[in-house]
Amino acid sequence: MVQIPKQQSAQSTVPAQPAAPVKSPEPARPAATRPLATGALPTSADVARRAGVSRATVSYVLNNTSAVRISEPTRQRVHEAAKELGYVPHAAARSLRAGHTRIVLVPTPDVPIGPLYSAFLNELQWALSRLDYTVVQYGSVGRSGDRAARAWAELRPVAVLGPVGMGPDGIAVLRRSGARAVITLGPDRVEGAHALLTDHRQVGRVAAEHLLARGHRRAGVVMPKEPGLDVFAVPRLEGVREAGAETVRLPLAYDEQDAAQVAAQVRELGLDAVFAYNDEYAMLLMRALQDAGVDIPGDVAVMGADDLMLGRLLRPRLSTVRLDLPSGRELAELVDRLVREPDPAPESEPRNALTVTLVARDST
Amino acid sequence: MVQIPKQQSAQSTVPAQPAAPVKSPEPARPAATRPLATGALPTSADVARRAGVSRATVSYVLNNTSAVRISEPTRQRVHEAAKELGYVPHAAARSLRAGHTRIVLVPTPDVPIGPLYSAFLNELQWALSRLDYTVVQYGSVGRSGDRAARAWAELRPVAVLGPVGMGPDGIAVLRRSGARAVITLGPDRVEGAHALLTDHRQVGRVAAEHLLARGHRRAGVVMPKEPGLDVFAVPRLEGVREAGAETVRLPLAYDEQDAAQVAAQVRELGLDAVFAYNDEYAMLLMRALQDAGVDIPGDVAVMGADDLMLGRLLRPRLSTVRLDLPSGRELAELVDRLVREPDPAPESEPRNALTVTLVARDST
DNA sequence: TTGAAAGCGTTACCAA
DNA sequence: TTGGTAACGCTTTCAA
Repeated sequence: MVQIPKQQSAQSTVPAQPAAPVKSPEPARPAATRPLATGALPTSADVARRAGVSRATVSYVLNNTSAVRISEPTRQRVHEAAKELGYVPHAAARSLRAGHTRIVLVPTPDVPIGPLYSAFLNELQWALSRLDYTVVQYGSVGRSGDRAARAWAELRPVAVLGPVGMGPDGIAVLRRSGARAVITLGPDRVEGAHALLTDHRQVGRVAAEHLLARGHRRAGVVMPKEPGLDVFAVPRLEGVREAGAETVRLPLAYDEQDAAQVAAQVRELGLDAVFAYNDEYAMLLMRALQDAGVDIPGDVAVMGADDLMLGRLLRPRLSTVRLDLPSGRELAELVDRLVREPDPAPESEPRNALTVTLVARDST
Repeated sequence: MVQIPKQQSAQSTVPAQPAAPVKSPEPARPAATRPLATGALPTSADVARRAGVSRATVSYVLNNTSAVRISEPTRQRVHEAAKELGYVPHAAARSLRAGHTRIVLVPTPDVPIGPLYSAFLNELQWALSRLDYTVVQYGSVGRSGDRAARAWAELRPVAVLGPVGMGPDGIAVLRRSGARAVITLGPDRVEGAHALLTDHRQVGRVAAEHLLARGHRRAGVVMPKEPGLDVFAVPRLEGVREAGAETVRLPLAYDEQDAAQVAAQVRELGLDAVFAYNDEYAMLLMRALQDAGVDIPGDVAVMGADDLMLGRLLRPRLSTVRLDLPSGRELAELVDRLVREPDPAPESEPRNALTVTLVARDST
C-alpha cells in the first residue's frame, strides 16, 4: 500500500490476456465492457454484467444497504454471479471512495522488548481484529518522530497507537490525515494525543522501598546493555534513586559470561542488594551470584520486575514488582470508543495506565 | 482499509468547512477548484494549484520520474508548495492506480506462541520494513482457511506469509488477487504456495534418540493444555514415538499447581524420562519434580526444546533441542526475491526450513 | 517541458 | 426498485 516500485514504469496488469474480442474503441465505460480476465480478480462491474444489472445494484446487494430495497430475484442473481466469479472487493478502492479506513497503526518496537510487552501486543492485535480493524505494524526504520508520522499518514489510519518520540507536529499530521484516535503509551503526554501514562519510575520506587524496608542500603541497579531498553531502564533507575536508596549502575548484557563478571563486581563493591531491571536479568544475575558462592538473600538481596513465571522456578523464589498494563482488550475498546466519538480535549485526561504491585518472595 | 462502518451512510468528510466561496456548480475538475480545506490534508491537485502547475507535473516532481525532465525552477515551486501545504500522498489512491501494493500479510497467530516465534516475527517485520514493504498483521479471527483468504485478498497483498490451514483454493484466490509470493511455513506443503517445511517431528525424534541413548525407556511427553499449541506438540509427540520410545501423554497447564500434579503422576507411572515440549514447560515440571524429591537426572531425565536462556539458569542445566528457523532477514529476502521474479513452479522446491540440534546438558 | 484527460474499483446521489 | 453518473486521489500515456 505504501509505495509502489518506482523503477519500472511500464507494466501490464494482465499480460496473458490478449486484446478484447469486443470492439476496441469504446472509451465509455471500458471497465464494464472489459472481457473477463481469468487471470485477475473480477471487479464489481464484471459481477454486474454477469448478473445483468448495474454496478450500483451490485454494490447495494453486496453491502446490503438498508436505504434501498432490491427485489429478491435480483439479489439472488447478484450473489450467484459474485460467487461464480469469485468476486473479492478491493479494499483500497473502497476506502478511497469512503474517505477513511479501518486501519490501526501499531508501531513495531525497533528492538525486541520483553515477553510481557510481546504478549500485550499480541492480545491487542487479536482484540482489534475482532472489532474489525486492520492492524498494520509499522516500523519507524530510521526516520524518527515527525518524519515517521508523514510515512504513517500515507495509509490514512483511523487510529494510531503509541507513537514514541513524536512531537505535536507529527500528531497534528496524523490527525489531519484522518486519525480519530492517537494514543500514546509512554512516560509523558504529547499535545493532541490521548495519553496513557506509563511511568516506570514507579517500578523502581516500589522495589527500592521494599529493599530499604528490609534494611538494605547500597543497591546495585542492573542496566541492560541491550540497546533500546533504556527507555524503561532509566526511569526505573530514577525511581530507585527517588526512593532514597544509594545506587550503583551495573551494566549487564544478557549472557552468562557477563553475568559472572557483574556478580564479581557486586561482591567487590560490597553491595547488599540488587534491583535487576527485570526478572530475566535478575534470574541471570542471581544464578551467577549463587555460582560465585553468594547467599541470596543473606549476603545480597535480589529483586526483579515483571513477575514472570520464571521467577517462581529458581530458588529462592524471586521477589519482584508486578506490572499491570491495561489489557489488549481494554485498549482495543478505548481505540474503538475514540474512533466513534473522538476525544474533544485529549490532553485533559492524563490517565495513569500502569499499576504496580510489590510481590515479596524469598530473594529479599 | 478493510471495511467501513456500514451503519452510518451519511457522513460529511469535513463538517467544519462550509460551502466553498467559489462558484458552486462547477462539475468540471471540482478537486482542482476546491478551496484549501485546512482541516483535511491537501491533495496533489492542491499542490498543483499552489505551484501553478498541473497535477501531472506534481506527480512527476514528487516521484522524480526519470522519463520526463522538469525544469529546476518548477521542481522548486512544487516542492515548496508541497512542503507548505504539508502534502502527504494517499497510499490507497496510489495503489489503486498502480494496480498493486507493497503489502505483505503476516497472519497473527490466534494464540500466543512461544518467545522464540515472537522474536522471529519481530525480526521479520523489521527486515520487511527495511525493504519498503508494509507489514499487515491479520488475525484469522474465526473464519478459517479459504474464507480467511478472501478477507485477506481484499487488501491485494503482494505477498502472504504462512497462511495455515489454507487449501489450494485459498491460495489460488490470493494469487489471483495479485500475491506474487505465497509462502507457507508449516508441516506440509500446499498446492501453489512456496513451502518452507517445518517438520516438528524432527524435534521429538532427536530428543527421543538422545533419551534412548542414555538408557531411558519409558518417556512421558508433556502436552500443553494451552490451546493452539497442539500444532507443534502433536508432531513432536509423533517424533518421539517414531524414534521407538514408549510414550505416555502428560497434559500440563502452564502453572505450578498443575505441574505438581503431573510430577506426582510421573512418579506413579514409573517414568524414567520426560520430554516436555518446550524449555518453559520442562523447567516448570522439573522444578515440581525436584520439589517432590525426585532426583534429576538420576530418577527421571528431563528434556526441553527451543534452547531458551532459561534452561541454563536452573540446576541441573536443561538438556534441550535447539531449533533454527531461517532468520527474519533471510525470509524477508526470500519474499523480496519471489516478488521480483515469481516462482514458476512453487511446489517443486519443498525446502526443509527447520534445522534441529541436540544440546545435551545435565538434566539427562 | 508541460497539460489535458483517462482510468484504477468503489459507493452515493439523483433520476427514472 | 433500479440505473446512470460523478467523485475519491493518484499516475501515465498522449498531445501540444
